[in-house]
Amino acid sequence: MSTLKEIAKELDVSVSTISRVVNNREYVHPKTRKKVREGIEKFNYVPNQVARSLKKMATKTIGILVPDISENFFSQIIKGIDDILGEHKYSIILADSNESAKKEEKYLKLLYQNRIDALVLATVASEYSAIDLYFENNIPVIFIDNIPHIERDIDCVILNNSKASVIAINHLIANGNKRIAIITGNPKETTGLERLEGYKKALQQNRIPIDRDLIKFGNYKENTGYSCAKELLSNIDKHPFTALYVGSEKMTYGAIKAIQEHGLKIPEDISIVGFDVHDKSGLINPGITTIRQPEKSIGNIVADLIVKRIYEKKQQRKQNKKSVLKASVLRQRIVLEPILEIRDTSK
Amino acid sequence: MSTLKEIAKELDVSVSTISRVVNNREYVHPKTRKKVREGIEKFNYVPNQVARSLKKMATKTIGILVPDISENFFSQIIKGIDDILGEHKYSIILADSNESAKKEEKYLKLLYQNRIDALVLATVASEYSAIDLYFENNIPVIFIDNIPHIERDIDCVILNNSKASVIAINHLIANGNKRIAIITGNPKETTGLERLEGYKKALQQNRIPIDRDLIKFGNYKENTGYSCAKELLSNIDKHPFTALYVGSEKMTYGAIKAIQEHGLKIPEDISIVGFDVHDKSGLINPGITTIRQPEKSIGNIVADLIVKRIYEKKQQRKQNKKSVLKASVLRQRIVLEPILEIRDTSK
DNA sequence: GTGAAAGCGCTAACAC
DNA sequence: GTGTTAGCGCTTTCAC
Repeated sequence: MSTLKEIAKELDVSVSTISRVVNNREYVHPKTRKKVREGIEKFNYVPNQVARSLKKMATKTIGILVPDISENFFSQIIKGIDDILGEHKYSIILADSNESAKKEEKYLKLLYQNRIDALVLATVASEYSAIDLYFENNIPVIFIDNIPHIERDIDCVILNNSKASVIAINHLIANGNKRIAIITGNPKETTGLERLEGYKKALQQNRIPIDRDLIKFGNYKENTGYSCAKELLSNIDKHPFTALYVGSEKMTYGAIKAIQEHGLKIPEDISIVGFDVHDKSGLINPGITTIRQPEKSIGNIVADLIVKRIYEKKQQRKQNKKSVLKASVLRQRIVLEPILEIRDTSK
Repeated sequence: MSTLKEIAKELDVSVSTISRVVNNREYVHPKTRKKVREGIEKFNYVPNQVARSLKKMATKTIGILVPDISENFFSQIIKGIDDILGEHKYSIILADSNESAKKEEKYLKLLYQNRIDALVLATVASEYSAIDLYFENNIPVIFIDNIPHIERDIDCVILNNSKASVIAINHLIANGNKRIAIITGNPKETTGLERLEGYKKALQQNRIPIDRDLIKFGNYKENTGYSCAKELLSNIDKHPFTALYVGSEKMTYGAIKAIQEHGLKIPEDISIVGFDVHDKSGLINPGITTIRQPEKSIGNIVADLIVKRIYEKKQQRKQNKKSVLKASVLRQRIVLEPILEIRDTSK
């Protein structure tokens, strides 16, 4: 394991000269530069990022904390982030909260301890404390998917959830459906709430009365999609419906199973529009009509925003040194457009 | 942002005392300990891992480098690793090589620069150079999935790929199939080669002649599964087969599509056994019989092995200080048992 | 039981 | 164009 000091001694130059070469700084004689380059090659020198980080008060590392990396939605976003940040030589520290607010809290602290330069967070918590560490210490946080209920300006890159529902419901209405049920997420989370609001809005715009008995709340997992659909089906005589809009991938699968078990045909008896359904196999039959999010774009946009925020912070530090007033930073709420993928389950 | 020094000044004790409290060392007066604890709380002190890492020459960080985190196989392994290493307060630096040897090389260097304590690698490369950095500097590397062709003792946690094939083929034979085709991966990679060898072995044990025209090589992606199956089908008159064994999830999907397009029924005309097929939806019909790997266990075992290797290294360092001979470390090759999940595509 | 101080590997300000 | 050195925040040895 070689260090600057060792190489300096070996080549009979100072550490600062080598540092200059390594970091491509000017003011190094071409001859010296060449000699140093060869030395670095020879001794297989790789700079120690830990030492650099300590000195520069920046780690070239960002944290990503999501509820479940095995969900396609999140893994695609991570790939989108990695694509761009990898180019900038940033590393990603990944943490999986496993849908647990407690674990989220734990990882928030661990990531802070690692002094990440920025955090990307898909939160599952409803109360917040560890996140304050980031705000207090001016570490950029970008929220994705779900945004927290805190009175504070935040950066986020999210879907226009309300519009997603409007598109889904209008599609169903255009195909002749008038009685449309919904299974959405917890309305305490922004995703669940906004998707419900879009549903109501679309119905109202089409002068279709809202039937409270056609609205069910699940927790994004398959079993609640199944049980909510069961409930709807058990009341189908009193509260009939010909279409069902489901607010997550797993709940969609659960709902489809419930409908099939109930002996109804999709889409002949019930049309379905799902959310975030990724059929990697392309073999699910009938193909599921679904709202999709542009995950790769989300990731890319998040990464660009991170780069921007970190750059601003650097500028700010320089300014502070010259004791100029701190520029106030405008947080951004970036809202992306949903995509409707029409397949066989809607007519 | 508070540091030991600042808190020390504030509480009128020395930095070493605070360090002792933070790290739960002995020899601190209970009264002092209490005072310091309160100060830490009050100032929201969180130790700086970067400084710690520099001092301790260990970062409490491990690298995971895989070809594609959006593949269920890898994301489940990562979760399995995280489950255990999170408990040990290790953080995971994740990198996605996107199936590119060049990117793998780049990330190998970036991870080394971060001075990770250990590396988990699912390699896609056939030539190696950056990995030597790890061996030369005695950084534990655990290989998963695919193992490299290097003459060196390595740690790895892999599937018994040959046995997986034997199980798959025996299952097909037991169901009356005698003419069995295979689409496997690149035989230059251990996974592709071993799966092929198991196939041949099972046929020989059952006294079924090997027909070279029933053996095709893909690259794990869907389109090669499709095209290999097409080739097999175009020769089905001269080289008939009633069953097909496919060596990856995506190739399985491709092959099924080719067979369906050809107008043949699964399993009536052709039985299928796939590999690593994860049907999260549970809606693929007919359900695909497949070989599965115990991903969570792989992750857990990898994590345990990492903890062990890092511990040994620490011991070794202590020993070296007392100038005792370095104990040679035995590398481990841990081979796990495949699982056969029987569904509808095989009979 | 507590404090002072060296030093981990690097960058950057300053001196020459 | 190059070298010297302070110091980033921490742990740990040694002295008291």
